[in-house]
Amino acid sequence: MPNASNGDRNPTSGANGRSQRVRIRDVARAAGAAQSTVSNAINGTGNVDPHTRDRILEVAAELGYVPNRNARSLRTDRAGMLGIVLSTRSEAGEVANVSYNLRLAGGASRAAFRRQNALTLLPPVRTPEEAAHLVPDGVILADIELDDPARAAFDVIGVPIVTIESDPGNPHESYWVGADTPTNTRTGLDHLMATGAKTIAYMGTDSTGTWSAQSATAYRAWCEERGVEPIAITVPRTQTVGECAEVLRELLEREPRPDAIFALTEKIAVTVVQQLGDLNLSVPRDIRVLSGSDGDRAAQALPSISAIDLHPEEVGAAAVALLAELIEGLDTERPRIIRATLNARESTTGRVTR
Amino acid sequence: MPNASNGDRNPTSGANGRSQRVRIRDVARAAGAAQSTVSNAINGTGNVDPHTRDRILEVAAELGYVPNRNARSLRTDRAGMLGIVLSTRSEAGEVANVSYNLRLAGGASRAAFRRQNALTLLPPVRTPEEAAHLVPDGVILADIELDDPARAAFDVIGVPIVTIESDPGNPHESYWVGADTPTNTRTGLDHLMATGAKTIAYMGTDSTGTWSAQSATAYRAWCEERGVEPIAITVPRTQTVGECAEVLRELLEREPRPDAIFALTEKIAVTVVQQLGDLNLSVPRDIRVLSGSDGDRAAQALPSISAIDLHPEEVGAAAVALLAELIEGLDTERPRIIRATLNARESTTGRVTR
DNA sequence: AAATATTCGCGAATCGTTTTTTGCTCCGGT
DNA sequence: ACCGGAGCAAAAAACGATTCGCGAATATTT
Repeated sequence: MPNASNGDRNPTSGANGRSQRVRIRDVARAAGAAQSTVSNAINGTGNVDPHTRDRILEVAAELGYVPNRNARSLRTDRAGMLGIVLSTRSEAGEVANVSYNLRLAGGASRAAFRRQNALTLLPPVRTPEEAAHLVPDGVILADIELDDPARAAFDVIGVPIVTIESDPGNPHESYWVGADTPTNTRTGLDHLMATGAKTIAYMGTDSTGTWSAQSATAYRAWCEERGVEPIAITVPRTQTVGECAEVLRELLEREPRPDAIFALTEKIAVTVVQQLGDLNLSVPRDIRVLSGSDGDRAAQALPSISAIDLHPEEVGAAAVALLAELIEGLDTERPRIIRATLNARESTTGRVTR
Repeated sequence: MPNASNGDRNPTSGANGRSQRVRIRDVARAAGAAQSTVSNAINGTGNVDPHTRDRILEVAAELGYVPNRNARSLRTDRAGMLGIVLSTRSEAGEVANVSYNLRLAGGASRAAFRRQNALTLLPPVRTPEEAAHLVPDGVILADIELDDPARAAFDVIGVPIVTIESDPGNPHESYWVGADTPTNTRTGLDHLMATGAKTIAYMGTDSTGTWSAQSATAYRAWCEERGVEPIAITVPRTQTVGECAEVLRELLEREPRPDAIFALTEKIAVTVVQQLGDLNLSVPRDIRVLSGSDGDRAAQALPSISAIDLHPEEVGAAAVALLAELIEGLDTERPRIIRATLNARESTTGRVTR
C-alpha cells in the first residue's frame, strides 16, 4: 500500500497486467476520425486540415494520450534510445575523470530527454555479440582510445557512432564532438605566462586518447615557438600519490626549476598542489599550477586550482544533437567544437576570484 | 568511408533503411518449424520436444538470430529498460556525491546489461507528464529526499520504484537498497576511538535524505550510550571552502577540543583535512578524520583519509536485481542491505596501510 | 462546363514478436 | 473400440502504432 495512489485514474492495473493507457484508436473514436488521421495529426505528417488537426490534438490532450513507444518503435524501426559508453578500458568498472564523465552524461541525458529519447548507460562493450542484444539507434563513445574495441563492435552491427574527441584510430572520421585542445592548451600556457611564469612544465597521462595527445603536442609547439625547451612528463594512469611525488621531485631538481606546471587532469593537478604544499613550496608564489580540466576537485582544492573548464554538459548535449542528425541522415556541420573557458583561481592568481 | 565494413554481411543497409537482420520466420523456415515453436524453443516456454528445441537453437545460432527488441517489447508490454535518477534536486544538473553516484550507476548498468536490460539515465523528473513519454519498466531513485517529486511522478503513472536508501517520506515502503547506516556509523566511531580519540565531533549535511538523518541519529545514540555530549554540526549543501573553515574554527574552539571528526561526505572530509593542515594541526596526531563515504578523493587526499566504503557498485547491482523482481511480481527478501567496509588510511592510523 | 489537379481522410496492411487456439497423434484405461 | 488426456507443433490472432493506396470532395485550369 505504500506504493500509493492506485485510484481509478491509475493508467496501469489492467486485469491482464497490460498497461491500460489511452490508445490511438480511443482518440480516433473520440474525435470521430480515423487512426491514420490521428497519427498524421500528431506527427505532423501527411495532409491533414489544420482545423481537424487542432481538434484531434485537443481531444488527444484531453484524454491524456501518449503514444506507445514500443509500437512506434516496432513500426518505425527506431528504438528511441541512444547509448553512451563512458569507459571502454577500465575492467573493474571505475571510470576515470569522474567529474567530467558524469557531467558529460548528465548533459547528454537531458538533451536526449528533450528529444524524447532515452540515454542508456552502456557498460564497456567489447564484442559485436555483446552489443547486439541492446541495439541503440546510435551510440556515444567517450574517452575513445586507439583501436577501441567498442568502436569496432558497434561498427560491425551498423550502429551510428559519435565520439567524444576525435577517434585516434580514425583521424578522418568527422562525427565527433570535443574541445579545441590546441587552443585551450595555449590559453592555459599563456595564462600561466601572464601570471609571471617563465618555465612551464607539463604533466600529462599515458592515455592514447586524442585529448591527451593533442595537449602534449600543443605544449611542445608552444615551447618551440618561444625557443624554450619543453619539460614534459607522463604520469601513469594508475598513479599513486607516491609515484606522482617522485616524478614531481625529479621535475623540481631541474635547472632552472620550473615555476609553473600545466597538469592535464584534475587528479594530477590536485596531487601536485598537495605535494608542493608538503615540500614547502608556495602556490602560486613559487610555482603556479593549472589544470587542463575543471571540476569539483580543482575548485575545492586548497589553494583552489585554476583550470580549463571544458563544459562537459555542453559537449554531451552537442554529441546527442550530432548523433541524432547522423541517425536522421542529415549532413550537418561537424565536428562540433565546444569552446572552453579558463577559470582563474588561487593557484595562479593568488587570490580568490569573484 | 571511415565508418567502415559495409560488406555483404553487414546486417543493416536495407534498401528501405530497415535493419535486415535475421527474423524469427527465417529461423523457422530454415529449421522447418513454425514461428511459434521457434519462439517457444528460444524462450523455454510451452511444450517443445528437447530434440527439436536443440535443432532450432542450433539453426538460430548459425543464422545469428537475435530477437527484435521492439517487436518483443510491443508484444510483451515490456520496454526492457530500467531508469535511474541520480539527482532530483539539483536544478543546474550538478550531481552531488559524484563518485558514489557514478559507481552506483556503473554497477546498475552492468547488472541491467547482464539481464538484457538497458539502464537509462533519467534527468531529474518532476511531473507525471515528463515521466510519461519515456516509460521504463521500473526506476531506481538515488538520493531520494523527503517529498520527492520524482517518486510522486512515477507513482502516478504506475512505474515500479526502488530507492537507494529508504524513502524518508514512505518509511514503511520496503523496496529499497542501501547500507546499514547505524552500524556503519558506529563502526566508524568505534574505529576513531580505537585509534585513540576521546572527543569525536560529527559534521554532516543539511540533506533530508535517510543516510544523512540516520548517520546523525546513530552518532547521537552512540554518544548517549557513552555519556558524552554530542558535538554535531551541519554543513550547508552549497558549502564553500570559506564557510566550512568557519564552521570548523568554531568547532575547534570548544572545550575540550575534539580530537576526531566524523565527516559524513568525502567532500566535507577533504575540506576538513585541508583546513586542519592550514591551521597547523596534525592529522591524525592532533585530530583524526574519518569519512562516511569512500572514493577517489578520500583515497587521494594528503594525508589519505580513512573512509567507510559503501560499495556503491554492489548497491547498484542489488537495486537492479530487486527492481527486476518487483517488476516480475516476485515477493523476495527486502530491503537489501549492502555491508560496508572500513578502509583505514593515514587520517586515522597515521601510516599508509597495505 | 468539362477536364484535371489537389487536398483530405479513411481503411487496410504492416512491422516481428509472443500467446492463444486449434489440430493431430499416440497411448492407456475401461 | 471408444474416450480422454497428454504431448507436440502448426496456424492464427493479437500488441499499437505508422504508412500506403485509394476514393471523395474541392479547387484550378482549359
